[in-house]
Amino acid sequence: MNNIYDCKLLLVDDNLQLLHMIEEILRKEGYQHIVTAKSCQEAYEVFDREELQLGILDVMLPDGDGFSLFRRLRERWETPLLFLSAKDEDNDRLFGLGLGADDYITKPFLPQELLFRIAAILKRTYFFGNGRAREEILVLGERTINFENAMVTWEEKSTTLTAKELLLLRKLNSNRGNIVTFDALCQTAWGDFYYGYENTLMVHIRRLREKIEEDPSHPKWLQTVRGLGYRLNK
Amino acid sequence: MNNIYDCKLLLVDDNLQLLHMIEEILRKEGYQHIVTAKSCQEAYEVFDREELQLGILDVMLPDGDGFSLFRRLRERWETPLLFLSAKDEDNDRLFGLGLGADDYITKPFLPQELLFRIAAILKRTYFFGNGRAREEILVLGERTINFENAMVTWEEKSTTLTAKELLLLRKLNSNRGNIVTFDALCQTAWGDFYYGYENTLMVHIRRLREKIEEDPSHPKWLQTVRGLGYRLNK
DNA sequence: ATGAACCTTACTTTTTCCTTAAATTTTTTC
DNA sequence: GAAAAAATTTAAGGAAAAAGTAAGGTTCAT
Repeated sequence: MNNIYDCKLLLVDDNLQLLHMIEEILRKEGYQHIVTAKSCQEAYEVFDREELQLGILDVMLPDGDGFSLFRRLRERWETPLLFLSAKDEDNDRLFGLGLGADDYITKPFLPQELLFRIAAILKRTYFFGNGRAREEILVLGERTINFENAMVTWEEKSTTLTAKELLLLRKLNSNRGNIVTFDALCQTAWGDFYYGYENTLMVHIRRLREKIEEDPSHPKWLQTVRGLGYRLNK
Repeated sequence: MNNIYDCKLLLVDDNLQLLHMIEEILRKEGYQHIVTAKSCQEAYEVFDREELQLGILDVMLPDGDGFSLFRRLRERWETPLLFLSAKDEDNDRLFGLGLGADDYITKPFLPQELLFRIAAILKRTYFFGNGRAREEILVLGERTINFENAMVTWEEKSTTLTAKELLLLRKLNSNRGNIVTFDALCQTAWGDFYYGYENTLMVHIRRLREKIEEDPSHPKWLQTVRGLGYRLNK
């Protein structure tokens, strides 16, 4: 599975018209695998048979309510489940969420909101790491800079950036492709009173180049723009 | 982390009254680690400093809106984020969810619903099996550290880690490969008022090295990254 | 050819971290 | 409940890395 649209969704509702409407909404959005069921029993069998990534349960069903279906399903699977209900009463919503539903959407709903909420759950369940920091990695040709651990790696070798070097490179990277003025760089490194650090900046840039460039004296990535500042090329 | 109440939550809101109300609700429910921030800037700094499991962002903030804060945070972290807003207009809700928020709750809200929705997200993110292998054993070359009983074993020999050593190693391990700042380490070891423990930290690190490294003075695993912090290498 | 902008290197200072030992607190044992 | 052991904290001198300084060199535009 490469993206949320590869997920297989189950739609449980006995209102055929609504069923088709939602199916259409999902299909238009790009979901490729949509299964439907019209009763609790059918829904349970589908779960048993197929490997689903998310279930959307109507609360009103011919052979029982969505809540009891929810409980039966959760006994065996941890698949995300969300409720769809015509009743917007607080008690029902609380009951549904209290059971452990991933969301509770009331009819009438905005199609877009349904899509966003489904996407949020799918991303959270199947595509995000566990809320940890994103890996911040910068690739400059042969070399790789990891902002998380300040390491520069190339051909098995590696060095680490110092605090100031990391700071400056971060700043440059956050404006990659654009010029960052001397003043801006000095400011990020030494705060508001940076007068007199111009030369120090140059030294740091030199050291950075020695770590990230193949030929520090003829930089390919961290280039100087005369009279203006430095630029980290794309 | 054994249950959702171990999760550390961040609450961002400039309305002090509301802030305290929500904090109270969360505390009463059993959440033990609640951090608050009153501005975007503050929120960002907290994220940088602490390891949070969920963020609740008010849409209206003194130094920017919750939406732009959301974007800044998501650039670096995948932590679940949900919006809290006074406006229940469809457009705002869609905008917030469209950004990728995990939920969007409008004021006034039912305290219980807020709790359920937070619980749903936390469970989904941290406690349901998304192939999240709970690592309780750490292997560093020849040595093996068992977090369950704090024992370090190698070549028939073994020692035990002290409480503080275990705590620090846990923290380092949960960010293995990345730098953990002094502040972050001190915070996990001594809580919010850790001023003055910097040197103590170093001593503990030394002791840890003596137990987990072959040559404590030339550490292979627990390395220091000058000016930034320590890193447990992969 | 000249001056301004920037580079480069070697050197000095500062900061950060290490390390050891002793003191204090906490926990365990008898 | 006192003594012993273990763990934690404090303190201080020392080492090493990073940051900063300075001075001569290079490049570029006019």
